[in-house]
This record gives sequence, C-alpha cells and structure tokens, in this order.
Amino acid sequence: MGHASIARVLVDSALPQLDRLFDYSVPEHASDAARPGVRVRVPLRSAGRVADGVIVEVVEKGDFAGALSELESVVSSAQVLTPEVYQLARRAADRAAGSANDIVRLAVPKRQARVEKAWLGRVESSEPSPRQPVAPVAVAGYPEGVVEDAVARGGRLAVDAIPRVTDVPGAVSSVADSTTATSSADVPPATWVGEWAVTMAQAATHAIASDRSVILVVPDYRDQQQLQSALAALLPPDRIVRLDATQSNADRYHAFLSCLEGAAVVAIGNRSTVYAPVARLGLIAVWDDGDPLHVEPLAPYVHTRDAALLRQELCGCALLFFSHARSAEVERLVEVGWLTPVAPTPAVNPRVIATALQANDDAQSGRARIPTAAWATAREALDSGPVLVQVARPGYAPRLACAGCGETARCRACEGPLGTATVRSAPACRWCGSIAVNWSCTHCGVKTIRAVGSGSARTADELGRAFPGVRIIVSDGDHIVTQVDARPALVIATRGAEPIATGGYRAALLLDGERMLARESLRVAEDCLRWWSNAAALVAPRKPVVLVGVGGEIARALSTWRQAEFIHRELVDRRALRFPPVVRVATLTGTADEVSAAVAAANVPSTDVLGPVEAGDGTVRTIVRFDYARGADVAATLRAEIVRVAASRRRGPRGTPVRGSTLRARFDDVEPFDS
DNA sequence: AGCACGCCGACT
DNA sequence: GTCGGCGTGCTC
Repeated sequence: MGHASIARVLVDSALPQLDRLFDYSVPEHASDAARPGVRVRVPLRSAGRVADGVIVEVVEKGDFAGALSELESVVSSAQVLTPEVYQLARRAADRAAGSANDIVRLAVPKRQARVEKAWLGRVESSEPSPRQPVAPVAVAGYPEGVVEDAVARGGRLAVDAIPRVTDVPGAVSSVADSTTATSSADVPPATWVGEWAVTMAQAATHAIASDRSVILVVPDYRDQQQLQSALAALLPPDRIVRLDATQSNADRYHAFLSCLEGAAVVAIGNRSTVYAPVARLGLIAVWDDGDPLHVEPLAPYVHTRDAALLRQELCGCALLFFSHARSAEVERLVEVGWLTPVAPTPAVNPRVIATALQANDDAQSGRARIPTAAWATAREALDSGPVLVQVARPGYAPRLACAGCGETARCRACEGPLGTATVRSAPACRWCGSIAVNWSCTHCGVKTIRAVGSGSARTADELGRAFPGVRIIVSDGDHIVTQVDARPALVIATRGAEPIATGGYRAALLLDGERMLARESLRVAEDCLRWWSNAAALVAPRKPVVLVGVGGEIARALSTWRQAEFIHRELVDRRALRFPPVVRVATLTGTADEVSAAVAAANVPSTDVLGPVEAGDGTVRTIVRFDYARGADVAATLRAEIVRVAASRRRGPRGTPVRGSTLRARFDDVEPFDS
C-alpha cells in the first residue's frame, strides 16, 4: 500500500478568491488518516500561515501543475463533510454567487473536541447497534397512496395541510390538565399538535421503513415541538435526531455527528437542518416555506426552499412542501409543473366568516374594531372553551402620537417610535428602550401624547372588561405561550404566536386585518393569508373563525379555503410587473463604480435594472432582474465580478482604505420591493 | 487577508 | 550604483 495520494482541500477562508479546492500531497504517515471529509490544517504559503480546511476528496493525480505543499495535519478522523453535502454547498453557493465555505459553516457545526472524542470512541470501538425496524404508517386524510408513492419514488409535492389540531397519543398528558398556561421557558412535549405535523411524521415513516433517512425542516421551535411529539408517537427515539438552535453547542454537535452513523434517521430542525449529513436521504419535507424564518440571514442567504430543491435534484429524494397557504414561490413551482399539488380528501375547510362580506345590517359596527357579530361569537364560544383573538401587534399602545398635530411621537435619543407596553407603563422608545421624560413634539411643541391603535395588552384589557371573570391569556413575541387547556379563556395572541388549544379553539377572532394588510410589502397579501390560515387551522371543526374588517378577494380566498387560487392571481399580477418570484432578482451593493461594472457584466436589459439608489456610507444599491433560465449565467458573472473586486481591493495613498466597501450580491431578496 | 515580486525616484 | 516606495498578483 502507501502509494502517493493527493488531498483536495476546501480551505476555510472568507476570501472569495480562495473559494475553490487546493491540492496537497499527503505525507506517508498521514495516508490512513487523510480520508474525505476530515478536518485538516494546511499551509497557505502566500498568506504565510496555516489554515483550517476539509478534505473533499483524495485522488491519485490532481490537476494542479505546480509543486504541492504537504498537509500539515489531520485534525480528527471524523468525516464531517460528506461528498453529498459538499456538492450541495458548492451548488447552493454557485447559485447565489457566494462561497461554498459559507454554506459549509452552516452545514457543519463548529467542532467540539470533547464531544467528538467521546463519539469517535464509541463509534470506532463497537459495532453499530442495530436499530429496530420501523413499520410504515399510512398517510391519513389524503387520496390513498399519493404521498406514500411520492416518498417511494422521489416525487415532489405541494401538500395542502389538513387545517385541524389533533392529539398525539403517548405524549405526556399533564400539559392538557395544567391550570396555568405553559410558557416558552419550560418546554413540555405538545399533546395537541397541528395535523400537518402528524401527516409529515406519517410520511417520514415510509422512508425510514425502507431504510432511508428523512430531513424535516420547520420555521421555529414551537413547530418543532409539535413535529417531535407527532414523530415520537410513530418512531423509536433512536430514529429521531434534533438539530435546533435552542440546543447547547455540545448537544448540537453530538446530534450532528449522530447523523453520520449510517442508520436511517429523521433529522428535524430549523433552516440549516436542510444540510444535515444523513445517510441515504429519502425525503425532505418543509413546513410552511412562506414563513420568513426560512430565510437564511447569513451570506449567501440561501432560502431553505432553494436548498431543499437543490438537494432533491442532487440525490433524487422525495420533496414535500406542506402549508395551509402556499407561498408564491411554491405556487410558481406548481404552475411550471415541478411540484404536484395534493389536497386532503375529504376536504377539510374551516368555517370562516368574513364580516365585511356579510350582508351588513349594522354598518356602524361593521367599522368597529370588534363588531357586534364578533362579540356575540366570542361570548357564545366562551361557554364551552377557549377563544383565540389574533391581533397585529404586541404591547398596549403600539404607536403614540402628538395630541396636537398627530405626528408619530419619536425618541429624543434615536428617533425611534415611542410605545407603551402596559396601561401603567411610561412611554418608551421601541428601538432603544429609553423612557421618554418631558416629551414635547418636535413639530408643534405640544407636550401631550395620545395612544394610537391597540396592541395585545390593550386588547386584553378591553376584552377583560367586556367579559368579567373570564380567564385572559396573552401570547406575544415577548412571552409566547405554546399550549392552553380546554377550559374557557380568551387567548390574545399576535400573529404567529398563537398557542395550540386542547381540542381546538371554540372560535377565533382575527382582528386588525386591515392594519396587517396596510403594510407596504410585496408579500403583504401572501403573509396575511398565511397568518389567518394558520390561525384558522387551530380552531375545532365547524367552529367559527371571524375575519374582521377585511373584504375582497383575500377574504373570499380564506372563507372558501382556496388560498392557491388567490396566490395564483397574485402571480398573474406579478408577472405583469416582472416582480419576484416570477423573475429572479439580485440586489447589488458596493461603490458606484463596482456596482455599475457588475450591472454591465450581468448584461440585463435596462428595463430590468432598478437603481442605483444611495445605500449609505458611500455605497449604492441596484437591483437587476432576470429570468430563471439566466440564473446560472448571471450568478457566475456576478461571482466573477465579486472575485475581481476582492482581489484588486487596495489601499489608497498613505495607507488609507480608499474604498469603504466591497461588492456584494444578494439573490431573490424581495425586501427592496417593499417600498 | 497577507505576503512576495517588481519597477521607478532620492540617497550615501 | 541601490534602497525602498507601493501597485499587482497569488495562495495548491
């Protein structure tokens, strides 16, 4: 043995020009240890240092003509970067004009030497203990075999979730009987979950039963809890691997390593879980891809949905997108035939009453924040159980204005808007938190403030007065309640923070719809439909969901439970305007010179160049849009510009940095369209 | 990034 | 003559 070999190494560097493989010769003594996927240390001559890296492959003959340096050392024998995940990182980075390194950092958690040693000791010393075979569980509530077939053949579906809550047998039941609402601080297993979680768990059993792994991605930890409870009822614990942000680094790294053991497992977690190195991937399922928590905030900003699509293409696994209200992106994929839509059979439609669509016999109350019909619904439902009240914003008065001129009251220190958290609390800045003392209006000098609008706390106050003796539970961003029991209560929640009620809510009031729709954003309608649909799905069968103050197509879409038709029309509108996701966009920031050079290189018609606009700090921002067919080409061109700018970035005379920034590109970010 | 290489102005 | 400025290029 022992013939000379060459290790191809991805060097851990933030420099775009180093984001490729470097060849190193493997010294004789390291020839056993230098296996693909292991972490190594390598010399980088011109940088004059030793860099961290990962071996991507070991070959006999590399393609580099010059003299090779030797690997300095192999850090450990754990093969943390699998070939599949490397391919995915490379493709995802290329698509986003970013670095594979940045994706690898998301995909492979930082090494925890202790955890790794313990794991290696266990895995290398003993035979893997065989895991119990798993029986597949039929996917209930859908046309027979449709979801199962997709899992078996690597199909791609957009699944309309069943809008119901359901109890999961086998979970700890004390929660349902507890007298106080459960806070996010102590996280019990959910006993009642959205039925979507059960469907996803059932689909997962089919992959595991045929010895293939599953990746389940959810936006946040409350969704994750539901899914975990649903999974725990169907699969043994050693088949479930949790990868989430609430874990300690050590737990997270251990979970990551356990994916590498080779058994078919279900990896469950938030967005970066889509890169989990599970063996024989058979299924990726994503819950509610329209939730903004699926947007990766770290460069190169690859969305869970896009990473999932790439990985599906790479490995041929099944891919399922579950939601109550399809995102525009998934709707587009349905319309181009890439995803097949699947709906529950029989259809399950919440009973939605849109006050603005009703024959209006009392016009006055139709304009009230809580019209009489909604009061009546709440009053009646409160006899039998909890009632959900969805509001737009937390706090007491989300906005404070000058009593004189009506301008928004702003913080002296930072210009942030003032608000009050409770009835008694003093006005404080919502950005920096400083208390506003001796406030006076900068426009007219008046010294008194008045409250505008109602937050969750004020709504709770008002409802508490209207329904004396009724238990009030508030769940908002500051304090999220995950579960409530079946006894009567008014549950006031900001959108997205709704607890799950045992047996489902007896009614829901969706307030502030008009205000939610007033936000200036490309996705308002889509987001609102999603928030309302997700809330409606928490209500018990045939119990009323009252949508207050919103009419038109969107109200009709919710009340007929035909969200896809609404999103379809939304896409038609965006097609006319050439707005995403009908086209792709890239947001370019940097100095004026850099950006204009990049725009020129991208070679899109001038009607598809939006900008430049000042972006502060001497930088500008330009958006270019282009068709999907040009995506690879535009990304490669922009990447070349980024590398060129980074490589030629120089100091001006006297060593002062002559350029304040470098060129950056961000793909498919719709926020710039919001203004 | 960091470092070497290289090509023109002031100096012992 | 050559010492050293920083513009340019490369990192296996």
